[in-house]
Amino acid sequence: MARHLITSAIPYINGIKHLGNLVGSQLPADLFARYQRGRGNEVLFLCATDEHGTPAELAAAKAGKPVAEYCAEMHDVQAEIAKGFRLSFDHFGRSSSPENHRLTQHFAGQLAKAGLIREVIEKQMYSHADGRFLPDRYIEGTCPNCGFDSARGDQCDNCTKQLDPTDLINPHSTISGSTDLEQRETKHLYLCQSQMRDQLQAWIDSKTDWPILTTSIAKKWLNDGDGLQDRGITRDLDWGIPVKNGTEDWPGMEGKVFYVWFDAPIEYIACAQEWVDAGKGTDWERWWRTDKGADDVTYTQFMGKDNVPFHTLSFPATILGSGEPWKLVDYIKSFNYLNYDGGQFSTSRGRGVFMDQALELLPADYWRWWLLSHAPESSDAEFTWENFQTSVNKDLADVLGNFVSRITKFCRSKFGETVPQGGEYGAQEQALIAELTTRIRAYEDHMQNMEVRKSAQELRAIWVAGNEYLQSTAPWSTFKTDPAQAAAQVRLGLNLIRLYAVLSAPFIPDASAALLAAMQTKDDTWPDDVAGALAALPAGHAFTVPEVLFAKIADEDREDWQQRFAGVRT
RNA sequence: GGCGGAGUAGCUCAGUUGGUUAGAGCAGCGGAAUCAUAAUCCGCGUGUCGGGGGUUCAAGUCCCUCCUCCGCUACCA
Repeated sequence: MARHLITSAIPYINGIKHLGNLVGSQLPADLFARYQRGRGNEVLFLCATDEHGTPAELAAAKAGKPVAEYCAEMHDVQAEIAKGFRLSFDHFGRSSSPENHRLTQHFAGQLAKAGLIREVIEKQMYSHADGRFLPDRYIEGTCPNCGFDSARGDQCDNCTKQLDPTDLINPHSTISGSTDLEQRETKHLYLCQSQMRDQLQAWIDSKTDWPILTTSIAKKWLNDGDGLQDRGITRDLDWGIPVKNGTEDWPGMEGKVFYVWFDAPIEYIACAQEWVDAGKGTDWERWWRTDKGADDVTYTQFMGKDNVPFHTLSFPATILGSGEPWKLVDYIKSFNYLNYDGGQFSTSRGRGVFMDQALELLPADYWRWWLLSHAPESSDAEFTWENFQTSVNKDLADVLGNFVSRITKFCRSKFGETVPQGGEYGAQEQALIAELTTRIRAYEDHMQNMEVRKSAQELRAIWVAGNEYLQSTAPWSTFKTDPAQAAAQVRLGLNLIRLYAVLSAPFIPDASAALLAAMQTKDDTWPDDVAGALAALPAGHAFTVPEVLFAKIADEDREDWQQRFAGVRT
């Protein structure tokens, strides 16, 4: 039995995520996790909230709450929504957990021991009015190059020139608007990634099966300019993991915390510890330590393309640099962006559909199906309400839902709510079994390779095959001349429902569960043998006609939603 | 500016190492069927494969060049 460690990029804490965030990491990760479980493999699927950094502090301040309290609340909100989307995390952790504090400090200590940490005294902008150091992009002013008056301290959005906050004319804090800024010296720790460049390069070069999107981004950072640069891993903030050298204090670093991008990936590991500490598991090291059983684990990460540099370089540098036998990622599946109706989803501007709102409109399966069948794999993709409505109505209501309706209701009217007896499977049935076998093997290949759209396409074709079978055998017509033959056809149709439930579960878990319940079976074994799987429900087995599986989205609803979500989130 | 991704049917997208008349779903048109959520099934494609040039017996696919859109560009996360 294969063992799969699966992580989704951890969503940031400062608000509810939109559908673009969902389809970029959590949802495809869930698809893969559910599939691997369905195949009988052992899976540990982890996700968490990413809670540190300046935006979290500011969001908490805006909400008028202490940051720890704010994060705790938002974690629960995000956990609840994840549950609503049926994201099957084995544990949904927090990067602010005590486990992550200890582990992050441990890694820093190991890196220091290996000579991979150096102290750098640098100058940072301090805002007296805000009482804090400000990241460059939180300072705006007039661009010295083009005169644009809202240039950020790191780069001018207008002329794209790279800037330093001190270059700006009339610099001010974007938080308070204050111009009372001062350059202060401050000491920070840098991770000496440059020393590990060759090692990282060799590792990336060995990953010939990774998506081009993933490796090209990594190679760019490795080779751009002077090559991979050392990176600051500490910040002057209150909220975060206090800088320590293992369990010891770090002289000169009092009051400082680790940079959020240093501790966030380490949470992948700490999350496994949280999973054990929460009583859900007993041994996290067999998933993460290659000296303790993780050697035969396949580790897959899912993320949006903006996360790639940290997962291909910074985090591996941390792991390799520690000198300890931690599990490295085996495959990185990265996604492009989902756009919304001609523009970008925007958390700050409230544009698009957010996860909580989506669940208020429709059950999770609708969203899961559309998002996954349109996942932005090869390029950016676009959500439009028209496309959403037609896809969901056609695929889920007409092709799958109606198939279930027509066969169960026909059976009820002619044979009652019991799998009918009589007749035998003939040439047409064998042809269907052959087609399904071919298609299911193709579906498995696509799922294994995380080809999300192709998987959805194949699954849909499998649903269509059922309708084609019914259409060509026409049991309603057979029944008039040869009731026994009709019984055999209906028996096969009913068995198809169970088969579809099993195959479809990774995409639409609720509908799948409803189908199994209607067929009154708990048999959800994967159809390695299709003919066998289509005999799982024997003659005489009782079932019930399920409620309409997917109600259609009406034009009025679509128009209403289209208007409601066109503007700003209220 | 640099790097990367994308540009294929009205729409959303497939097209593996260059190889017979470039494909699928949706929409549209025609038909069959009447079990079913007015659902299903079958048939129907004259596309400058973004423009131009080149290599080749052969180019959507390889090379050059130009155009357009998107992302990243190291202190947002």
